[in-house]
Amino acid sequence: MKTLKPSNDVKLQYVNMVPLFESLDLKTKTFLAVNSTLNSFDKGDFLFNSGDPASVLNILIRGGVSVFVYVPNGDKKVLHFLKPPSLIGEAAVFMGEEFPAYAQTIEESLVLKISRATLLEITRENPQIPWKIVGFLFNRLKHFSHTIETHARKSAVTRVCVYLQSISGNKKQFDLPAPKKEIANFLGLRPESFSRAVSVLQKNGAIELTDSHVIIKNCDMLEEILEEN
Amino acid sequence: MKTLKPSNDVKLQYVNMVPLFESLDLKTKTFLAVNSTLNSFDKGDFLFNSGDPASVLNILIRGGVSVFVYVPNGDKKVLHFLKPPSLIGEAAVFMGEEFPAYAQTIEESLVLKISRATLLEITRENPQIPWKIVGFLFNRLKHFSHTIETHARKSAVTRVCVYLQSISGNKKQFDLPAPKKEIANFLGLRPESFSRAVSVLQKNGAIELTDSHVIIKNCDMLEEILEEN
DNA sequence: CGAATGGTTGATAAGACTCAACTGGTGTGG
DNA sequence: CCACACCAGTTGAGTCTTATCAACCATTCG
Repeated sequence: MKTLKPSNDVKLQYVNMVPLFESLDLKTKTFLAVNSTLNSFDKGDFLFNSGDPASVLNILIRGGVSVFVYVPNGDKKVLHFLKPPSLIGEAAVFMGEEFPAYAQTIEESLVLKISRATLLEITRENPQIPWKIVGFLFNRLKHFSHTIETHARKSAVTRVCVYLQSISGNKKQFDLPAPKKEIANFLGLRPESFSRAVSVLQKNGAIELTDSHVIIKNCDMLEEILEEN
Repeated sequence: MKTLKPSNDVKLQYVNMVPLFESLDLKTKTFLAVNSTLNSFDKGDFLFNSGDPASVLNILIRGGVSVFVYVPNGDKKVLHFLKPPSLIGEAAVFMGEEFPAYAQTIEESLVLKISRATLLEITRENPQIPWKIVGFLFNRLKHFSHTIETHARKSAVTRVCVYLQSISGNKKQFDLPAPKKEIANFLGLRPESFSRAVSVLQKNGAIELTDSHVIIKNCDMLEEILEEN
């Protein structure tokens, strides 16, 4: 982690990107900008560990982060991938508890940090903040329930289909948010099985995948697979 | 569903049981009691369907509820079981959105209903309410992440172990919160596989299970299984 | 250049699913 | 009151998918 020293204007620009802060007035946003620090992380750096006191809110400005836990036998289990602009561990920070998971960058990333104290200070005059948090958590909850739904799918091919659909945002082309290995983990598959599932979909002509770039070639075919398996 | 007509005192008693309301003063609690309705549900009744507008908060007072979704191929997937006292679909209600899942009783149940309008009214004078909601959602999030973790476990026996541990609350004896069929679904297993996993644990002498009653006979053995698989 | 890493492919084996039969308990209707 | 159907749960046998182990390729990085 490196701490950068950008002007407050630059930081204000980042603050403006964050949905949590969008309804705040300029004075408050400036206050946040002044009381924030900007850090850059190399790929593989940890933002925090499970069990750390959640005293600082991490806001992902650029890059990508993987959030995961370890199961008792030592295996890592990815819970989700975050892309900017994203709050990371916001519930733990606002509750003043410990982070319940690990956060690690999956690529070079830019992170804005704001202390819990600063957040509580602006919340005092902006009571809409907790409601916004409720909204984010509601979304995350829906996201998790979608993940559980995906895990309920039996076949590897189906899981990959569901996943591609969910991250496509109805676009025909997009990039995978993380290395295939990590995505396989997220989907509860071995890298080998993920690879094989992808190659089945490619041979079908449903998709095309080179490196991290995905092209949906036959949307209907994906839908069919979802309804059958 | 039957609407009961208890006195306001009785309803106040139920309001007093709900953690969300514990910090409120008597006047506010009475207001809630007066503006609530008490309903009884038979086993198998639906509290709400996925897609229903979340205009009323359901609070489980007695009984048990299963929350689930349907995956596109038609299969049902249980997300969690709720036991009293529990808010059901609270995030959707406070956000004024649609319920994102189905809620169905798994036994005869008693439910207190409070309208969104009433809740918003008391929130105006009790700004701690949204923070409490954040707290509940945080817990639910942790619960979901634990579920995802459980699904990551490969073997059926391990999943059952994790599950039994998590609902035991470190007690030696307890009852299953739902029919085995439903629990199997929650664990992402077929009823047959669940049954077999249980019988393995019984033959090991790790547990004893008759009908719905579980006795943990060898706690260390469960721990071992968790660390190995 | 050599090592390490991410990804693919092949062969095998283990585990869960499927289908089927059977039990015991519950509830219904004649 | 009994015969019957029905449902949850268990057990058995066979199949099928995925994990596993291993080899291999391509790329990156020191």
